[in-house]
Amino acid sequence: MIPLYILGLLQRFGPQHGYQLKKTITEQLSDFTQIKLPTIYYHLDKMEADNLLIATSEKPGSRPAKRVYSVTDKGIQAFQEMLTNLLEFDYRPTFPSDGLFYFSDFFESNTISENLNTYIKKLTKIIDHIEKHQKETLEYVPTDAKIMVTIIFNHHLQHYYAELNWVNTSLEQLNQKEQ
Amino acid sequence: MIPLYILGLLQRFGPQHGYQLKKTITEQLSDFTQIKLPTIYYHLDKMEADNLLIATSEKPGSRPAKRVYSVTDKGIQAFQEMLTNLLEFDYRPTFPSDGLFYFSDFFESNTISENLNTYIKKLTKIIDHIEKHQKETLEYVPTDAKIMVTIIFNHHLQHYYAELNWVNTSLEQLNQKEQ
DNA sequence: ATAATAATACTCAGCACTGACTATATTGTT
DNA sequence: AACAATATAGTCAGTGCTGAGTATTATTAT
Repeated sequence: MIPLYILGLLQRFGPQHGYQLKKTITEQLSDFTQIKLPTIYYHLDKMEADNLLIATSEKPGSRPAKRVYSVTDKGIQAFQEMLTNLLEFDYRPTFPSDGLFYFSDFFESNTISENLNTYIKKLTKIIDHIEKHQKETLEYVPTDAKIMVTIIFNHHLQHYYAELNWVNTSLEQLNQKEQ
Repeated sequence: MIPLYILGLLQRFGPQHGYQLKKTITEQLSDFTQIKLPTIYYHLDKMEADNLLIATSEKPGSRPAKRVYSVTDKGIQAFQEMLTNLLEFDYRPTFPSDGLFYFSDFFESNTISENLNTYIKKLTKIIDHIEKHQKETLEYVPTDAKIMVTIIFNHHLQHYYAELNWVNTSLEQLNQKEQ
């Protein structure tokens, strides 16, 4: 995913260096990806070696030298290819909590119920945050981009709703068992 | 996650070697994790070095030697700790398709709609498979484990339903735009 | 004026994971 | 009996990722 984002953002917002790119990604995509700085540098190096990017070393008066990257023709081509491959995307989630329930016989049972309650609070907080962020984003985004923004936000929201729904029904089932 | 599963399964089903463990995991957890053989060997080696497991090298008459692993006291302790840490589980999904929609202006728009339709078919197939598998599993599982099995299956199903729901509404939105 | 803090820009060692490969044993086929 | 196919059991090199660390410049507090 990261190479796609780097190539796309460099095309959309022009040549940038690593640190700046990290800020752009945080601004634009913080709700949907958690990309770390060293990971960005890793891919910038790799993509430069693969000739998808070229770097111009800028050494302005004061600051430490920075390497500013732009997309090459080969990079544009690779980007298009990545997008095309994405058309066949898949969904196969893995939930760490599966392990918890699968091995719940190694556990006192009401411990789980207690923690599910705090989990519900966490979830509602995140949902609130995303809903707010969606509203804000839709205000400043150009009209023709609104549908895509809505689709992306809805994707995450739908799954958070599903998660919340699942915890609630699971909690009920566990409580019924208790009696 | 993998160390947790290895420690748990070795406790539940007794000492095993790598290949056998892979088969056990496939049988028990194939719908919920996709763990590769080399990954299992990696963790077995590591956990043996950490004294969570001990290996007894079995060299029966014919077959190539196998290393059979059992859980040590330290391993049991580590397992309990992992379970406890799992109580504070989180949910932060990332969807590759986000990139597709985020950069959809680099694309002819009806290409996406077409692919969403085949994606819907893929999803309904998987949902069908999981629902069937759930029924089968609930038949042979002991009564007191039924709730946990239901919870795990529901978790995945809820999210697949959410995914399907999301594609359908997104497709509608894209079609409305087309006109 | 000076020290502390934050921002900028990047490097590196080490971990988790897995595709591709190796090697032997067993079973099935003709 | 000979050969292929499959099952068993594992190794290894290479990729992706990131916590922790380095080094310089800018800002703010005192």
